[in-house]
Amino acid sequence: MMTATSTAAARARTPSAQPAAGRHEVAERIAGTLQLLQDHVAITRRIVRAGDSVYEAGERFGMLHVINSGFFKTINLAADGREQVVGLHFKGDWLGFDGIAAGQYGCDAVALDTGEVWSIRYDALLAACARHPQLLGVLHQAMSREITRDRDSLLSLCTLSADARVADFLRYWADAMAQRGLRHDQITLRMTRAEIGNYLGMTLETVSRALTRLSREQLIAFPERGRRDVQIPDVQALGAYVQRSLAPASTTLQ
Amino acid sequence: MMTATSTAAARARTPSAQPAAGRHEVAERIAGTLQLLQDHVAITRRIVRAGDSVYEAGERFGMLHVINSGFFKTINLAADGREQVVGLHFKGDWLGFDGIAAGQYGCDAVALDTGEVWSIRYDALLAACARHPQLLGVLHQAMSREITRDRDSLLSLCTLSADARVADFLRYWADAMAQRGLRHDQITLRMTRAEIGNYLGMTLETVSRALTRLSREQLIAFPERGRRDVQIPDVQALGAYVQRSLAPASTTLQ
DNA sequence: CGCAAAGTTGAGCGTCCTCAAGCAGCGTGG
DNA sequence: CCACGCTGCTTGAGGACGCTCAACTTTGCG
Repeated sequence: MMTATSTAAARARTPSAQPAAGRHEVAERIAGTLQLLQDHVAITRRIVRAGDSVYEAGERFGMLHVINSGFFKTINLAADGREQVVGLHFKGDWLGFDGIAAGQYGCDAVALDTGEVWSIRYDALLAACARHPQLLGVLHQAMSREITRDRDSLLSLCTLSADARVADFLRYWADAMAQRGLRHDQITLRMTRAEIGNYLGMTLETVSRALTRLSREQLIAFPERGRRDVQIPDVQALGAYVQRSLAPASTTLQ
Repeated sequence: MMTATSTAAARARTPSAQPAAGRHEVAERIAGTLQLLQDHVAITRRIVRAGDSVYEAGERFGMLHVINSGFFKTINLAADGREQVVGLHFKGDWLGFDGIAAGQYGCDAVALDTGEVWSIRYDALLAACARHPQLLGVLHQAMSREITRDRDSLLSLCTLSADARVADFLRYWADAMAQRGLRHDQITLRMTRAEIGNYLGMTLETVSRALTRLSREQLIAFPERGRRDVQIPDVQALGAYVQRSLAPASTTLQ
């Protein structure tokens, strides 16, 4: 199906969903980055609350931002008013790369709950990079990771059914938590169904139905009355569910 | 609709589809970049033919690549064999950013026809950037543009109907040609319907039907027998078509 | 010339969207 | 304190857009 070159699966790269590998590596990388910034660059710390924006589309670019804590979304705006959640961002992620080329930010970066961002003047950062090449490496890796993640989003969006996309979304969030040493057996979705749906390219009703189906299949559970908290007994089972939905019938064949 | 904050249209950033503005700027920027590379970095030139890959997923990262001529696609591979065209690339675009963070490329970069790529060792580039800060600026802008474009793809994918997506795809391609001073009233699609469909998140049949409908509406025409060449009498009309399909009925209301 | 690959078109169907109703949580004010 | 309204969430019924399957045509190449 699709434009498969038949050997695709055989030579596929290391899975982006590597189950538990590299948890500590990520946490350490983030700690190292934050330390590096603290030591060599002038930082402006800022506490944000849910709904606060770090920057907005059209604003003149001058700073990059690093998340020290909290959860953020980036929203792309089209000239005609369409808006699209294009990214979710956690501790250690950078915000604002989209502004470098255009000289102004291309999207809104909004806090999903209370958190702290470190803002760094781009020119000061470049100057610091000149003195500490390690810092430049960190910066480039962050941009590279951003590109990779955006493409993974495209892949999920185009190849997965609505239910699988929701499962993949939960898996992605839980993985991000696990990698950062945060609680990941139970996550609190800080987005409304409408926001999740927007991010995943579906309506809020479809999100709701998908969550209901996933909980019927015991892949997730809602411990509280308010269904914002999602319990994930087994993250790998979510990945398996995604795989299963790719091969509707022929799983055991061959 | 969606999660519109009602003022979205009012404060939307400058349109990503700025009609004809900045054509020469882009061509000049590209010429400047190529000159800069030529002057200060060791370059390996390579001629590629349709189907040749510049790099493949999983390959060890060590080089970045700049397109001197030709057309390229990047294909993302999932561990399970799903594959997805995640980007189209033209003269002046960079290839390989996705490899920086992981140490290995995360996708395939494949030539869509004959072209020339310049390959540059990443470490040598960084060394050159240290001597010529201007080069670093160019590099960052290219990465930033890549991020912006991926997000624009996400936006189109999530908010547009199949027909509008095809129209937007043609508009995007024509714009890219125009910006580079290439012929843009008639473009030659160097991809099969299946590839276009994969890129746009739809089947090849839907692509075919969309093209038929667009030609019925006189927005495009097929000058040759083989329907690979697409004539676009008025690029702006394609943009208008996309807008129209967003507001099914209420265009003149309010 | 003949075969394989690419493309077009049609019919039927399924997934997801639309529209609608009802419920739950929560802050406000009478 | 509870009615009230608001926002967010769930669930159902019906319909549409796009997918699947299939037949046929066209193009390109050995």
